[in-house]
Amino acid sequence: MADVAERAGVSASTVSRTLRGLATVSPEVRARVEQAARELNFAVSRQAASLVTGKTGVVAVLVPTLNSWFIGSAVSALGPELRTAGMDVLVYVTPEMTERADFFERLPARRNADALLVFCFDLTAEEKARLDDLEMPVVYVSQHAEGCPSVYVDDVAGACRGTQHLLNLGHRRIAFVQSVGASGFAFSSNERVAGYQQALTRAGVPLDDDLVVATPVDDKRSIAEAIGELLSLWEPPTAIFAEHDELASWVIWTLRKARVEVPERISVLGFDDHPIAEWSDLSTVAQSPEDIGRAAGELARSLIDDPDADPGRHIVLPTRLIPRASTVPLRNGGAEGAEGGAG
Amino acid sequence: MADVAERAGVSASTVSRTLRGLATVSPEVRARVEQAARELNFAVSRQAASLVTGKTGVVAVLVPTLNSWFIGSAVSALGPELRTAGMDVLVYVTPEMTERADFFERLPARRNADALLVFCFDLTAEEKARLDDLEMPVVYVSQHAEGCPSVYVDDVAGACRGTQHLLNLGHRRIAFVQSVGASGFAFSSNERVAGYQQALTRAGVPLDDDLVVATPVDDKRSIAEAIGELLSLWEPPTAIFAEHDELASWVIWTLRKARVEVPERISVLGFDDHPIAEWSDLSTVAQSPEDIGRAAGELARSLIDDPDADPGRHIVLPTRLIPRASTVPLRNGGAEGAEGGAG
DNA sequence: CTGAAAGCGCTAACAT
DNA sequence: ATGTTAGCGCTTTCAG
Repeated sequence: MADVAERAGVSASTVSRTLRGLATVSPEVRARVEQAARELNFAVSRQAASLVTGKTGVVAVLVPTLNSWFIGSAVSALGPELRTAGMDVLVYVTPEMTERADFFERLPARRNADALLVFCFDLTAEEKARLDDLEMPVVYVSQHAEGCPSVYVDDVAGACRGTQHLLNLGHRRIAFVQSVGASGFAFSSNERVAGYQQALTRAGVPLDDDLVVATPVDDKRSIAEAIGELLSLWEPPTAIFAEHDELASWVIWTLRKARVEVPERISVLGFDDHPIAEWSDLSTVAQSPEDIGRAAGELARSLIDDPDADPGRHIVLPTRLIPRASTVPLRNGGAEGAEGGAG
Repeated sequence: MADVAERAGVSASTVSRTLRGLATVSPEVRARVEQAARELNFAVSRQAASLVTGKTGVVAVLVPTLNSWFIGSAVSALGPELRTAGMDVLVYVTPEMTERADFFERLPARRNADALLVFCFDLTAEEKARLDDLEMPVVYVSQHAEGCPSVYVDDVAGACRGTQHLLNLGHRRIAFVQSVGASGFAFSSNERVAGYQQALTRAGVPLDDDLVVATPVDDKRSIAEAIGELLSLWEPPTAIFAEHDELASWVIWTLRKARVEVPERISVLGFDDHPIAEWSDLSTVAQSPEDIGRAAGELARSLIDDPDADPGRHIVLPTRLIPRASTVPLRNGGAEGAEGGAG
């Protein structure tokens, strides 16, 4: 910076003021400084700046992976959102338990970021406690955290809406396939079941525990078994609501493999509006990870700028039903109908 | 840090030495210091440390988006790889041209990272020049850059291998569907066409420009038109090699919609081994973005640690053919065959 | 093996 | 509107 100052014939303070866009610099000097900075290929050292300002200009993001439609989209939207505020995004990818433990052990974000965004983690109580001690805003994304700022979609309302869609199509035997194991989404998972049950109850359809099955997403065998449970019920379902689109796609795949026509014999509804939903022509309850990412970024910024802001602020985003080809009206009042019956 | 020093009854220097794991600290003192640090929830400020060491402990990553199977996977693998070396990952997401321009205008990575990884960008000459002036290692991922360290798969060999697979199945009229517009992958795109042509030439199959069509991935209409061109040729193809799996999936979707059976009438081969390939039972030429990410991380580290290392080092990763259900032997020597013919 | 002192590059008062 | 000065929190000589 001294070099720039010398070249522009001013003091370091003036260079600093210019480069930070403070108004108290004469246009003529500003021009000289900017020119000199450009010529010297100069960029301010955040490290040094943050040392004195106390602000790092960095928002840390803790994620299990980036290789996920939801997280990838959300973080992608977060970047530009924060960039406009001059902030950078630091990602801590902790796919393994050991890496995650290491993160909490060393808390590297502690003084190296102005805020932390925690994505999709089912945290232990101890981990949660450490985050509470972090002395910086922590925003929870896609999960609740009592008394902590968080951003998530209204899973209950979304699942409720999806279920209502199936009810409106005449279905009464509606199954719910829940995913297990893929840690990090347990919160949404439970909420979605709750929404499903809520819609049924509201419609006066009795709940039937046999209609709710759970399976890991990445195990075709388990998915087949879960579907098998449903197909072997005395009154099998005429519609299946899957916790998310990827699972829904495998459900369809499994059903079709078993020569159960979708949607003629069984309607299938997903949740997320994952790209695969469009590809599979899957009806779904859409959420927007981009909106979530942006909202999380905004929330983080507002908490950084105004530490006195309500720390318990929750941002709940809406969902939208997207009807496609995988959900159709119930025909013949049962599971035996194929093509041909009039609506 | 002064607090920790006081609590442990030592000087700041000793705390620093302890926390950096230098061997020159007596075990007894080390224990005291570590205890004090833990109790005070202390974490070293990278900002302050880097000010004096000149190392930021940060690797910057420039990506168009994270919402991409390839980039998401690669960056996800990169994180843990660098974490073991105590480095953090800073992502610059520049989906829009304006954001990208802003990045190059301000070069925020300049003194705020020890290395820069550039993912999947078709850079202009001017942008390339600015990166050359950056005075830090710049690693190009999934693209060549003359004289610069880069990591990519052998697209030519992969496409060659894929084409050979189709040739081995008896196909001679093999089309190639190239994607256009989705900036950032132009390099691979051209390489793959080259590999396709190379395999054909080697097998003595004459090249036919009519068999190479291009379309944007995200425009079904254009895809349909591209397929239409192929289906209306005097000698239509019996196999289609798509530049990547997502495109291949849409090709299949388009063909099936037009009642052209895949693979009975036309075999389809993809490239990448994107998750959708497994879902679509698509034969494909696999690459591993995780391996690419890890290799890029290693390369970046070696360049940081040893600035005199060969700056023109290229790491070229292999591909593997994964045969699935979308490619079958040619039957009846032409395009009219459906089920039934003996091999 | 440990402590004292100097200074990394920058910003924030204060002074002009 | 611009220059001067004093640290920010750490690491690194250099002494002991």
